[in-house]
Amino acid sequence: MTATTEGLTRLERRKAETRREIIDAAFTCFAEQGYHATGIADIAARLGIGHGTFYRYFENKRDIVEHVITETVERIVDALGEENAPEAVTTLEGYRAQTERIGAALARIFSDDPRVPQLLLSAAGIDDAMRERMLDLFDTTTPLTAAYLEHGVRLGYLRPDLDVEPTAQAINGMILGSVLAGLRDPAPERQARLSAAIRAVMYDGIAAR
Amino acid sequence: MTATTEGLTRLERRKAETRREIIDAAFTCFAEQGYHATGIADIAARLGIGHGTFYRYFENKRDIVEHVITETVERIVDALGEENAPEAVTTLEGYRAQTERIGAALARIFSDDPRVPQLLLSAAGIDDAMRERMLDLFDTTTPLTAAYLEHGVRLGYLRPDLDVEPTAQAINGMILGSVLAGLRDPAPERQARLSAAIRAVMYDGIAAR
Amino acid sequence: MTATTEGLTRLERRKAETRREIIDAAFTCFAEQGYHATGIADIAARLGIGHGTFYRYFENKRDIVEHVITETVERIVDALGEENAPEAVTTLEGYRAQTERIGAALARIFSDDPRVPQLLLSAAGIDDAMRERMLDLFDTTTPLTAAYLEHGVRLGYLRPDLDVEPTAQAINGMILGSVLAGLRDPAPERQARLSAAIRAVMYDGIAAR
Amino acid sequence: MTATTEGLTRLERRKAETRREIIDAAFTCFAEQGYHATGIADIAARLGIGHGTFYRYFENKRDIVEHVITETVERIVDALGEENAPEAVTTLEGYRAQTERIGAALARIFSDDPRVPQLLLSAAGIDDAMRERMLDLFDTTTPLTAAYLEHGVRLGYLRPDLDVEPTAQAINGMILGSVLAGLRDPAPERQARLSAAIRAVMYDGIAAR
DNA sequence: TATGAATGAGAGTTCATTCAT
DNA sequence: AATGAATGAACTCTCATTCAT
Repeated sequence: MTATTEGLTRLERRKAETRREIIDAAFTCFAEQGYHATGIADIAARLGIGHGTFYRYFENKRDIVEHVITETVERIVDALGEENAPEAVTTLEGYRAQTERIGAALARIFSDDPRVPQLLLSAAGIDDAMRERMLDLFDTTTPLTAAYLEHGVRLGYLRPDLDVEPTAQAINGMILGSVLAGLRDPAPERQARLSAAIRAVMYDGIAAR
Repeated sequence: MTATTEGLTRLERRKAETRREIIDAAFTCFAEQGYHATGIADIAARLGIGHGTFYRYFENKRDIVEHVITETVERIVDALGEENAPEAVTTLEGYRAQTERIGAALARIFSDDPRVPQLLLSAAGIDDAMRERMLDLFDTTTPLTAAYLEHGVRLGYLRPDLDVEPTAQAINGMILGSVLAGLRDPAPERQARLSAAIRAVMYDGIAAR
Repeated sequence: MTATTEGLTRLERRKAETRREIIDAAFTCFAEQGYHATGIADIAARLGIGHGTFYRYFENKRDIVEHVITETVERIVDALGEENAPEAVTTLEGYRAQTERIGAALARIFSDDPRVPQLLLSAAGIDDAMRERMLDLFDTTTPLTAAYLEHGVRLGYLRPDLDVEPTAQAINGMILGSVLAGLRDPAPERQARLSAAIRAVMYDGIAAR
Repeated sequence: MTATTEGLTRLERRKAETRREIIDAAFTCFAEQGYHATGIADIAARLGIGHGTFYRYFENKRDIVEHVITETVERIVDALGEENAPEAVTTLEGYRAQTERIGAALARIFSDDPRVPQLLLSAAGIDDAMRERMLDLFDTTTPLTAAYLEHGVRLGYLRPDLDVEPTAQAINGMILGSVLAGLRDPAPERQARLSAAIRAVMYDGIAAR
């Protein structure tokens, strides 16, 4: 982090800071009112800067939303990445714990700042390209989860007959569902129950033994 | 169906037909270009009617999208409703078959007409009210699935310790995920594998025995 | 009146009647909501006829308002004409009585049906041509009043030094003022006082003797 | 006047100036073509500005006409106010002179700029609210004139039996009539004759002595 | 003849973007 | 570098008028 601010003139630092603030303000506006209902003037007003200034930092409205989305996605991916180490897990117990940590990390991101899921939810309505990007994002998570499953199958603590990729998609679908559910009922206790249910389904299924 | 066209004058039938056509054209436009990128003129042009004519059938732009979404949702709910009879299922095998049928019905709706998932995906970006409606829609499916689970627990072919409601949400999340996945890769074979994976996770979980 | 309906086929009578009804409905609409706020559909709806039918009786919106105004003006002029006979008056007393009768006739027209002054008041805002017509109407009344004055001067019961035409305009201005005042406070007693005041000013002026 | 431009930046002065110009352009357009026939584009085109610019200065079309009317009325009231001092008059001769001055002031306003009476004449056709405002305006002048009469009666140079308020309305009616007459024939000589006739009627009436 | 479905010119209004200050 | 005044493309919506039924 410090690396990015080192070796910069004060002016450059100031510029970078304003850029930051604009992205943050835009993030809030887009999440709260949606992309189309947000005007450049709204973003500028929130910061107390002239709306002409906006265009010194970003090409146009599409440009800023691109940055906002990208940053948000990165924040999520980063958070997941911290817990992400398929190789480190060697037992079902370990995997279960890992899943729990990942779930907790996601819950933190989405529940702590409800603007995140709100933004992502409405992002698909911005335009065709963004709709595609949101689908990409969901797609991107498949190999991530698949890697875990693959590893588990190889080590023998997951079913040998798992159809890894589709299974990964199914699991990610449950996570997506929990994010949406969290938007309507963000109570942590509720989230915890949902998280537990997901893990129960994952490991043991719903069928009576 | 015939009931709705009986006892109508030719003019009334023509009007109803035009209404239908407008909804269909709007449906296509909204799905293809998104709500905000679609102008009333686009919808009218697609039908070869004057754009003033549009306003003889619908109040305004918001009105038409409301109708389009409502119809689409109804179509889905109807399709699910046909397969929907928790009481009729008495064994795990029966439930498994039922799930398969529901999955197939959904796949048909979403794969046959990719505009359906495209529309729903972008709908959340229309405005706050529609975002809420889309979340409601997802919420609405929870008790539907929960009813099945409840029934299964009562009859003993599902785990007695199931936390029914969150589990229903988790399962619906997998379905949602499969819909999204279908948008990127609508190949029926791919869909079938995903559907199978969902059922595998559902019934047996992923853990090795 | 009967003359106009004699010798007509039943169809022609029916047409004339519908024409009448349309003019009446338009009159009411224009007076109540103003010309621009009134749609052809409003007029047709008030009569319970299709708005296409309107165009079988009148060229266009401008045409109908023309007829409405013309009729209204005629009604006023007719009412005044009945009392109008400068030659019949030979004394100041007679003139005074005459003036009183004219005032009463005007009061009847404007107070009995407040739509009349309302219509005329807003008519000037219809377009340039109508503005001109309204001014014409006011102008038209000048020679009418002037004829009386002329007569009175000739017969010696009015001041010999009267500048007849401007004086006629001044008197008509008072009448106009009383019409406007009647719109705000249509109480008959109020109208009577105003009418009396006009006559008092007219005959004796306001200066103490 | 200078007070309003002092202490302003050059930009603020420029803005105020543009505002002024828009009001003036709108004033001309409304007077010449009428409110409904005038488009925002007409006003903007007359100034050579983009029609979007208009909306930086005024809320909407209704807003500008409100300002135009208000300003015009204020200009008239101000002009009258300068001559307005009932207390200062103590004799019939003084009153007569005063009336002459007021008449001259009005004539100046209405004849110098024929757009003024044209605007006011058509204003009543804008909508219900404006119709009411125009009637209010006429009403407002009654107590003004009445104050003079009252004063004159008290001091004895006006008839003791004057019914003050209705008489004031009658007099104002004559003034209104002269304004309308001036629209058709704005020749100053004509106006002067009318003005003289009004005063003649006012003070001495039309009856021969 | 009566109807009202269809039409499109045209209006008001918004707002992303530019650019002179 | 920051500003916000200016701009006009673009959009939604209205309604007088036409014309096929």
